[in-house]
Amino acid sequence: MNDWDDLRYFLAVARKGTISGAAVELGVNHSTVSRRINAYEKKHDVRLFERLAQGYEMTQAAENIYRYALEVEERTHIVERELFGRDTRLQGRLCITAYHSTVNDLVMSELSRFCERYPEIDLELSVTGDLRNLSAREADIAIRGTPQPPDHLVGKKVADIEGAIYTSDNYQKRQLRRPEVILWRDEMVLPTWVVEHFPDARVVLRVDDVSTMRAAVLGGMGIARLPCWRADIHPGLFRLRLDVASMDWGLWVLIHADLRSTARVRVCRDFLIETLEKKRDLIEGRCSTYL
Amino acid sequence: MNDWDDLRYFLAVARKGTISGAAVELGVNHSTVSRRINAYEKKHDVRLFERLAQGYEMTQAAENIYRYALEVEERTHIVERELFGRDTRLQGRLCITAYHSTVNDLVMSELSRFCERYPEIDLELSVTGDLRNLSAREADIAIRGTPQPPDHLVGKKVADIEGAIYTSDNYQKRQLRRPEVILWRDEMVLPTWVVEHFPDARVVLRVDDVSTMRAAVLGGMGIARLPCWRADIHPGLFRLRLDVASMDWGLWVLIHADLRSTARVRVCRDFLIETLEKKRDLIEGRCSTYL
DNA sequence: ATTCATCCGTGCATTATTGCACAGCTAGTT
DNA sequence: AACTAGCTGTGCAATAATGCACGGATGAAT
Repeated sequence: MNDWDDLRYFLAVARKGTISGAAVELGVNHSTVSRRINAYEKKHDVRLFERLAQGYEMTQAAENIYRYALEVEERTHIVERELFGRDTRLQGRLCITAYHSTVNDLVMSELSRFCERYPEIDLELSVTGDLRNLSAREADIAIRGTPQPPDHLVGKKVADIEGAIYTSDNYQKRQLRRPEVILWRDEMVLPTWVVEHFPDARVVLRVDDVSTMRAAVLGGMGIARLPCWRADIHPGLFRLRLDVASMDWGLWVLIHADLRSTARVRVCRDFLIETLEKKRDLIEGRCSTYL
Repeated sequence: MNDWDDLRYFLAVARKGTISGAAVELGVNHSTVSRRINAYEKKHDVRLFERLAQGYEMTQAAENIYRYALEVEERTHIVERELFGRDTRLQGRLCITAYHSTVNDLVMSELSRFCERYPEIDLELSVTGDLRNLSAREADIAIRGTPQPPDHLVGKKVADIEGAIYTSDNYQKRQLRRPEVILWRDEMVLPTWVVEHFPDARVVLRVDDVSTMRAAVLGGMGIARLPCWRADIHPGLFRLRLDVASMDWGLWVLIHADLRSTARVRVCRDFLIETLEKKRDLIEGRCSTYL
């Protein structure tokens, strides 16, 4: 008993021109599509498609109903979006993805308040650096540093990420005649801040993780440019009073465009925005300790 | 895999307010409806109906999609009508319903030409007096005498049915001093034509079938008002030159509104109209033999 | 309090649908 | 002519959907 779905199968074949193509679009076996179209035609005693070697071609009868099938599809899409985005219950799984440091240092202490407030939300944290798992709906909310998020993610920039040059007690103790710097692995050419402020610097280390970079500075191996909030929350790191060009990066709280009406996603997003906005001074470098 | 049909089940429950009512409308078991709604809600993780003792009540989410579901239904109805009415093949079963005399005396001799012209149409004749079998799609075409056909049947009035008063040789031979008339069983009060033309008449017989009435006149039992075509095709019946009020009845060729695009129904209807229009003079009483 | 009508939910058997695997056809390429 | 890719159709087994029958819940009537 599949009356309206018959039309869905019809539309797929009409659109794709082949049984095989329609099967791919519908996510079923091609034999299923073949049988459904044949049954539909038999039920109405009408020929919808001419069977050609290259596939199926619409008859006049098929062309007459095609636009109505498209209109049906349009409305079922609206229905799907309404249903999908309107889970009003504050319960169920919810996954936040962010760098571990963002999780650990910026929001973890507040997440317990969130869990107390919404005990039926099963919170998950996914520590990763990319946005693919948000796009693929493997996570619901992402906290990211980025100049500009992709279009299919929506959200709010809660702060500008400020960066500065940091040193440590351990480095100062070394009283080096020639400054030693720590760079990113992909910085093969000396970055501007080194050229401008330490033209005779020696590149002592290249790393690919900001916490590694911070640890290296803390250990006295060299000086480095760090995000202020990553540095300022750690005793023993001191900001040097040197001008550095702005990073143009923002800290964003992002969700997938389709989920913005889901209640638990919304309350969690709002909670994270509130939490992070309270730390705006830290993130924007106004809490630095200077040497 | 019933995506669009999920919506169909939703709409039925939303409209009817109960699982049982929706089941009747959909033509399935109530348990099927119950499962389909539950599966639909689970698939979208949304509550569409509050379960009450008296039935199912739409939630806000359900109300949000209800109008889209109605729009889908409207379009699927259009599609159904397009498909159902567009059977372009001149083959298959086709049933004509009419009074036996209409069949036998007016069209039977021509039907053989129809069958020769369309050998793949399986013609059936259903002799009955009412229109219910046409409404119920038990017949495809009806030939009927009626003042006005019901709205769901469409067709053409091929002739006005004229009636007149008839006598016979056998009756004239009786040379009665007092005229004897034959009436319909439900004519308890003398009809106008008797009051006006035979005020001293004796009601000799009441019948409920026009062929019985004609046979009684032929046999000399009395005079009666007969449809002209029923009388004029029979030797031995003579029309009296007496004014009689018009019957206001037409002879109609009728089909169900939904079928008017089906090719074989159309060609048969056209054939019957052509056949009956050729006998318009007979039906409208212009072929009478007068005493 | 009891009875009745109506409604919904579910275990199990039945039926329908679907996928898999295979074969055949056609058009294009070599 | 032979081969290949892409397509469709179908027998059979597996899976999903449905109907039947039953039981429980609720509200109305008595």
